[in-house]
Amino acid sequence: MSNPVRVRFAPSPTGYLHIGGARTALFNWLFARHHGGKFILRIEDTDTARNSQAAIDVILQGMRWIGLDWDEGPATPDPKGPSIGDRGPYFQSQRNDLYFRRIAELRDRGMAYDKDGAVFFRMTREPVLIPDMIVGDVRRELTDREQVDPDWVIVRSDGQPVFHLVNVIYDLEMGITHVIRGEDHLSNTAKHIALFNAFGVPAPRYAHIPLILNPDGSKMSKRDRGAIVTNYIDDGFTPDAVVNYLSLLGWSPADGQEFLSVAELVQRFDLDRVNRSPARFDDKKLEALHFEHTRRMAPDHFVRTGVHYLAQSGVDTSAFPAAYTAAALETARDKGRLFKDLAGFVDFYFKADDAIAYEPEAAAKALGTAQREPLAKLLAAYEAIPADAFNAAALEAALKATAAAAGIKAGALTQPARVACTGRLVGPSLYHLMEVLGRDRTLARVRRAV
RNA sequence: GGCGUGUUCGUCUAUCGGUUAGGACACGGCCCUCUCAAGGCUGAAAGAUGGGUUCGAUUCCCAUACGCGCUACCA
Repeated sequence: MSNPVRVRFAPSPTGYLHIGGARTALFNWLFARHHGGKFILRIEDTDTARNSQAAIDVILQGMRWIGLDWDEGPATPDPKGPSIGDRGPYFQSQRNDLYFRRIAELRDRGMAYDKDGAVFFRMTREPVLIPDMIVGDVRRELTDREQVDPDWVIVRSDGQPVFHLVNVIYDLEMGITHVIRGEDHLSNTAKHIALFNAFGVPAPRYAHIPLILNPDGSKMSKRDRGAIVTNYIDDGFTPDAVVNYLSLLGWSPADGQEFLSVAELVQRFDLDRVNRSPARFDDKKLEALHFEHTRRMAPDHFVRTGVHYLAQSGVDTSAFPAAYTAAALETARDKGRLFKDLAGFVDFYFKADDAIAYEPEAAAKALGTAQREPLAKLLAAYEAIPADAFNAAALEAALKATAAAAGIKAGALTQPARVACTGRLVGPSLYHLMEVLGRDRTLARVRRAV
């Protein structure tokens, strides 16, 4: 690349951040970071009727959550507020002066004209060649309508400049070198190139990336839960996994490695390995990557995230020592659950001993009259273990010895003990969970269940 | 309808004309096992169709089929 790379992501604030948009943003960001260029965030709030402040907040939050920081762009969600970078404001609605200067220029040179109260661009009547870094050279012939009249509106009769015009002018003013966007813009690129030609400046390099489809191959719309980035936050996916998964949709590294950190992605990503066919979204694979990323997450990061999601689920951990909370969460780490499901897995750690509610099915299965005698024996065995030796290994040994002495299987003791301590049939490793709970609380819970 | 674009296991993908067509997720079986998972071993699973070009096509070309996008005074 001769010039320093300058790319942008230009979402329109329509109420949510689309997962496809997030991937487009990611590819732009990775490209910029890989080449040491600049990544610019620009809010395309051209259609004033459809914009809202809340929608802008959602986009900025989504971008931050997924970890895509911008070198230039809004510093706050306020269109009239401060920005990062010297080519602001980074809200397209704020630069009407710019557009009308360009429109006047076009009109003066006879390349635009007024009709029916709108301004029309005098479009080329020739096929347009679109050089694309991913799709290759695309020669766009005129459609049947364009054969009749190729000119198109650049300023609506209500005085609003349209997207195509604004987009091109802003790319031009900001010195954008590469336009990386969804393939849905490929056909329209002819209009954009014609506009750049009209302004007498070279068009940026284009790279149209394939679209992301639903699992059934249909287009993702806002009705599809998977289409909205906020849902991934609420579900408790870790952002690194989302980034990793998104990167694999339409791109693959030369070495075939699929589990990749953000740093590894930056190092390997480039446009020459982006493919040309649309990809279907597979949340099972996303979940698998989520599991891989969480299991390798630094302990403090894992615990901090877990505590955050527990609070969202109404589980208050603040009354417990940090080391206890950390140990408790660690027992659930290798279960591969999403963070939103964590509460249902570890909430018993943060309840009073007499507040453990037995799930009906669990109680029926593991705390019936038949289990009372064995559980009492286990209780006696555990009472014999001193507090400083109340660890997983000792608990396991004691349980197995009790089972053997009673002539029953270990499972006949573990399940009642598990329900006594947690209220559920499913949970972290029993021995480790009891160790974390400690002698007093474990005994209190088992005693209560006998 | 017109214009554009795409098509390898169920899904995401690798393959720069010659491979037993590889990997990952998901799925099946076995092992391990205190539940759920995880882990180990293992199995099944693909070049849309039809023509060319070539000594040889998944790979290059054409056609057909099907998918997707665009075709707005939406972005």
